[in-house]
Amino acid sequence: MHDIDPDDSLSIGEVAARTGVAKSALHYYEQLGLISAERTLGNQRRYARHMVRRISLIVVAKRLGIPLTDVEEAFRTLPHDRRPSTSDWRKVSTTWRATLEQRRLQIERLERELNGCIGCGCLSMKSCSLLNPEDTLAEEGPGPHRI
Amino acid sequence: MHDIDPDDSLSIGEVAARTGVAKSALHYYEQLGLISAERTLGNQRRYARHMVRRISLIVVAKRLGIPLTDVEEAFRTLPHDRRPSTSDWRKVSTTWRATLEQRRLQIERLERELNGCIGCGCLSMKSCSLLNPEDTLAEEGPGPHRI
DNA sequence: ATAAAATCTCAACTCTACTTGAGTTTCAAG
DNA sequence: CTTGAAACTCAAGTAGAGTTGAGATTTTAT
Repeated sequence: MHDIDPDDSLSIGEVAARTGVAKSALHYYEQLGLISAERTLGNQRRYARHMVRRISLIVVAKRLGIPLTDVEEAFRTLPHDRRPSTSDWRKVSTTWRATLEQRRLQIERLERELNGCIGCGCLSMKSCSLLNPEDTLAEEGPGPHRI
Repeated sequence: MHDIDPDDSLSIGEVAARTGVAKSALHYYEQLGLISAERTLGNQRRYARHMVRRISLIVVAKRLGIPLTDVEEAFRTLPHDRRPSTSDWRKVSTTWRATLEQRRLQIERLERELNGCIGCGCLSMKSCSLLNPEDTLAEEGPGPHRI
């Protein structure tokens, strides 16, 4: 066990202030294994600076409606104990970019549908895939299914 | 009170099958006032066909992470008792399109940030607004704040 | 006419993502 | 060295979005 360098570690309050994430949420993320911190002799958390990056990505994920379990999975390759290397982060970012693109394409498709359907005022039960769910089938999961 | 035309109304099971939404969820949406149905003499729900459109939009909203309270607000102008007119729907779709565009722009911004930051491998603490939360301040709400 | 399938209501439970509070301990400044 | 601010743990509570189950009733098909 070595000492915790006060110049290179942040208290939970500092992290909360810098990231805009509540202390209670940081406790929660730690419970889920998304982040971690060293402890002082008096048991208080001291965060390595690179943890701020993880937290920022968690915030980003939240904005996109990505569940924390997915974030946990993306973070799995990142080391908890040392500062992640460039290639560590690159692995994460690759997954992330794919997720983002999927999300964006999905929205763009919906925008097109909305413009062609309700937007035009036709409300055609024949051509509208948005209002005619039978036309927009997904194999499984939520959403319309063939009957 | 008039009879319910069996040719123009759907049982909850039929609606569930056509929309892919569970019966229990339909009950729930009804509780929230998002949808409604007439009742048979024996108290079973019979949905007018146009309710399927509402439900489809609820599904769309869910895919985008839009909370049901927002959907309720968008639906406020729609009549529950009669088939909505073209202009009724157009009002809803205008709101919807704006929401969609906002969502898409937000994602596009994040994609750019991700490409410029983690993607390039620089991980610069100076230029990266994604990993350097202090640079991307929002006045209030979740997200980074000046300290 | 009767049995099977579908619905009904209502309450309770689940899961995610946190927040709040109580009671205690540690840290930092004067 | 003392004291107020900041942290700690652990349990319980909240909100959104449903799901599940029990027991009763209705509808549909034979």
